[in-house]
Amino acid sequence: MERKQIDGDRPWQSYNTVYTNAKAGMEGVDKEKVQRIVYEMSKGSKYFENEERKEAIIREKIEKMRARCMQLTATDLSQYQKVADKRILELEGTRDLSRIWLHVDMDAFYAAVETLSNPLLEGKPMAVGSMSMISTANYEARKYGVRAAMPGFIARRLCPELIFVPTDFKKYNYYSDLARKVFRRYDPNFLAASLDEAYLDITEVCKDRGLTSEQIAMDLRTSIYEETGLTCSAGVAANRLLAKVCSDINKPNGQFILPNDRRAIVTFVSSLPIRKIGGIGKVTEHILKDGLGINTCEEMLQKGGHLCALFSISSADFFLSVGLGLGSTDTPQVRLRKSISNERTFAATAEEKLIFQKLADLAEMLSMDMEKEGLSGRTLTLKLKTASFEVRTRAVTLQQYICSSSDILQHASKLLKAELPISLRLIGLRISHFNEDGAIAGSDPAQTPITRFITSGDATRKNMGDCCTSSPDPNVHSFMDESEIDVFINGTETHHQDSSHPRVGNNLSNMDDRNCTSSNDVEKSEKFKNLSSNVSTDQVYFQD
DNA sequence: GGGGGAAGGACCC
DNA sequence: TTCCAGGGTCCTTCCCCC
Repeated sequence: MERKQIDGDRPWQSYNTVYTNAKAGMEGVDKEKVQRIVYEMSKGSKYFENEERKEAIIREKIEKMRARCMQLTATDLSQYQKVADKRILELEGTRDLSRIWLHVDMDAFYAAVETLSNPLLEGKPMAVGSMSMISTANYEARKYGVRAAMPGFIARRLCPELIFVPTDFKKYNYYSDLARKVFRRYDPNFLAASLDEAYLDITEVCKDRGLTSEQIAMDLRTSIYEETGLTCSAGVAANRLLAKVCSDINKPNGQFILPNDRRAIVTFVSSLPIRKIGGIGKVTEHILKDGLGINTCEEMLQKGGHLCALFSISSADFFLSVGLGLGSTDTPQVRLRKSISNERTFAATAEEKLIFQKLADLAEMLSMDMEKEGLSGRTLTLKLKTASFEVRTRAVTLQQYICSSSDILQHASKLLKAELPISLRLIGLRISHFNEDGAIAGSDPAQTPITRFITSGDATRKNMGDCCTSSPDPNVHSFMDESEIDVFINGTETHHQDSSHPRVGNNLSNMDDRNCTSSNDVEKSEKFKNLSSNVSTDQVYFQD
């Protein structure tokens, strides 16, 4: 195999898992040693084989992209460059330097909370989670390469003295509430991104108190520490995307202020590795690096012509926006959640009786959650993960809205029977297409409330390249794109960005809004907090 | 050609 | 010894129907 030759005697170097990239607190880690151990413990497993399969698919995509690049003539490229230049000018015209955003991120939140309640953990390497998966690790553990989203058994190999503490969401919610009370004093409409993260528009509070953003950030962090006993890090910038990047710079217990100045922003962004940007994950990084040689945000602009040639409008727009250091500056509007789901992993089995029992349990759990939220929906999606880690989804859209466990189980069973025989390690159920009127289950969806039609979205999505002679291969950009920001966390409605923004309605640049919940919604969520299964002890969030 | 549904995937915490 | 989560969002492609 050609790949084996490339890898030589260090095959682990090409096994890139989600936890081999640098994170706060992992600067001094012997990366090669961690990579080797992770590789050796994973090698030969079903999980590993599946990762290799996925990796091969991405490599193939990259090869196709390269081939497509080679086919571009000088004329094509010149045309695409003009498209990019025009778009860059338009995007630059949308730059808004009038707002000051602060992103606050609690340091190793779950681990810090556990240490507060058990001071004996102080100074010892510790991870919150289980032997199968950990959700966060304290900074002592990170020195060994242990981090969120890593299986516990690998973490223990990296750090044999690692202490495991089970998750306790009651505790995390309690401390999250304390922190949010502080946030509210600086921005009553702050956006909660998760239990331990929030975005605050501090423009007004800076004016009112006659303080700089740096002083406000310091003041807020001091208040958080005084009222919770926990440290946090903050980033301040002209938009949320940059504020999020900034909060990571001096983590833990630090802050970084990027002035609301175009030149400062462009300089800051120019050398920034693309992976630092929210919305650019492992796959996109791989594709941009290996497909186009893009490593930094600045190179997004330099390769603008290529980006416009190879990606959808919304993706290209996002990449160019990143290159310019643009991001959302508005406070998004409220939107409702779109789906509700439950899934469970178990020891792989092909025993049908067992599988159907698990399905029944899930249907029961989902129905209870829906009842608590007063939801009914008409699209049921069954998610299966086979013993070899292959994920399948099977969906059905019904004539009637359902919410009872018997209805859910009846339709889910039909979907599952069609897949038998099968060996599974996970089953999940999701309900979407909610009855927005709150009408009772069983009502006729043909009487759709008008609100259903008041949604944004760019239905006429086309490639920027459509204006050019060589139309891009649609397969090449199938892996990208993100868009509106409506997310639901812990039973709370969320916000989305107004698509009247000069940028295309749907694009990746809204990434920094992902998972945001307004503080008003937070109050509503408190009512559900102890009821919702979303905060059950089974739930795991990763943090860094 | 547009809309809706189904399936698969990327990404976030 | 244990052997890789769970709850969300949105995008793209494909297919069918009108």
